[in-house]
Amino acid sequence: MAAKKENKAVEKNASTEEKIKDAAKRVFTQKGYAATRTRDIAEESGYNLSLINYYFRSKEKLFDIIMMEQLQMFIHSVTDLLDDHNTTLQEKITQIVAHYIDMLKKNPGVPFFVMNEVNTAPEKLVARIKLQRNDLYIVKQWMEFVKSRPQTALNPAHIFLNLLGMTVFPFVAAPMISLRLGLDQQQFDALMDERKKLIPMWVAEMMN
Amino acid sequence: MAAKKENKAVEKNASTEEKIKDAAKRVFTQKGYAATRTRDIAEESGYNLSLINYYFRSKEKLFDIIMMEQLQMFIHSVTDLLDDHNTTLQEKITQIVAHYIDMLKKNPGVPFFVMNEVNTAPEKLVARIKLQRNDLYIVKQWMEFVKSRPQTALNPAHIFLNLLGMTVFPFVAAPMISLRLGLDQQQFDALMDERKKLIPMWVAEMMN
DNA sequence: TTTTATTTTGATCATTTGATTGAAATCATT
DNA sequence: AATGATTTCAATCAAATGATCAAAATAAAA
Repeated sequence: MAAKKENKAVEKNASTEEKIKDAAKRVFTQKGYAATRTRDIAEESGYNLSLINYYFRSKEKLFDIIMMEQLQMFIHSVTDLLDDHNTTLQEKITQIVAHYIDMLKKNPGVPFFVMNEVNTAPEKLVARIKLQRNDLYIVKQWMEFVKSRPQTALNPAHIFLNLLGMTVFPFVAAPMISLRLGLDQQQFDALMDERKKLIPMWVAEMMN
Repeated sequence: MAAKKENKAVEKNASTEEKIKDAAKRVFTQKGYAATRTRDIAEESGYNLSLINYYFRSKEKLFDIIMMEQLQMFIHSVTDLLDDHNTTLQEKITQIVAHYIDMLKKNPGVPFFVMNEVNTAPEKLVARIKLQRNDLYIVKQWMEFVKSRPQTALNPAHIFLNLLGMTVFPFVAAPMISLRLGLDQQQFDALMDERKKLIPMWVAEMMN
């Protein structure tokens, strides 16, 4: 009976359920799982506390759903770029950086959110991440690139870490960075936009 | 009376107080403030729950102390490097990277810990960070460097972000990274050691 | 040893928090 | 309008949690 209700709710009245989910996303990403109170979500959504359990059974289930959706969206969109047969390696790097920066400008809380859970409950993510495809076109391109220049024996892990580090880290550390450099939101975003061009350039240099 | 007790405790019996603090550091850095239960700390320390309040008055006070110490250590050690009058700009960069990587290998939980609080309670950090000196010798060196090559008009913020991003991010994302790249602890540390040489090299290239 | 101060503990309190429940309100169907 | 299903809410529960307190254990001082 509960399951029946739940299913129907998902189909028929997506509105309030979606509102709760959105509210939860905001609160979770801002405060993390542990610091979030179901009452915070209720208040943020404008609905009664009971409704979050009515629609999602528990705080944890609600969280899992949001987490999964975020991750799904994240991975899926990037996977498309990485598997594109019509772009070069360099173009892919450029696109990834731009894609990440645009995404992070809209959802600056995401990296912290993900990292938080990676730290506190790694098991959950482990399973999901392992599911990722390992035959993306970029892998083939990378291997060809390495073969074409055997003199540079750089571990691709370094490039991977640098790309992500230079792109994602500024957002992770944004509050401290902005403070230290004396930047407001707009200036920070502008700086990140500059990096869309710069990071691919730097990475290219590293690969030479 | 409470204050008297407290003070004496600090001086006379540093042992159990220190043990509790160490236990708290472990638990806090691993689970974050919100997810940490005072009972976890008690158990981890091997002492009774009441003792954590006896010595530190409250969970929050205990946390603040630990946080402040971590940050103090972090900032102080780096400040010394940055203010050294006997090293070049390049040497400073090399030292900073090595210093950070060594420190992070020992305390991989620190960045997450700091970031967690930056996200949830920025006000607390704001005050402390503002206290940092702004007249370090490296600032002078940097300005001279910029003046010596006016053609490269690169915002130093980018270098700063890259340096930290490439150095710190791998540790922040370590669980995911290790998983994705299929590395165990030792391999990860070895990779980070490689980066001690590589990152200064890459940064130097960027500055050219 | 006796007395006093300090440290440690077990029991307990008050609040917070996730979850449930039964009734009210709203909506859909006839 | 009447009936039944669905959605929403106020009230409440049970467990968890930070904190307190008085008593016991231990150490220090006399």
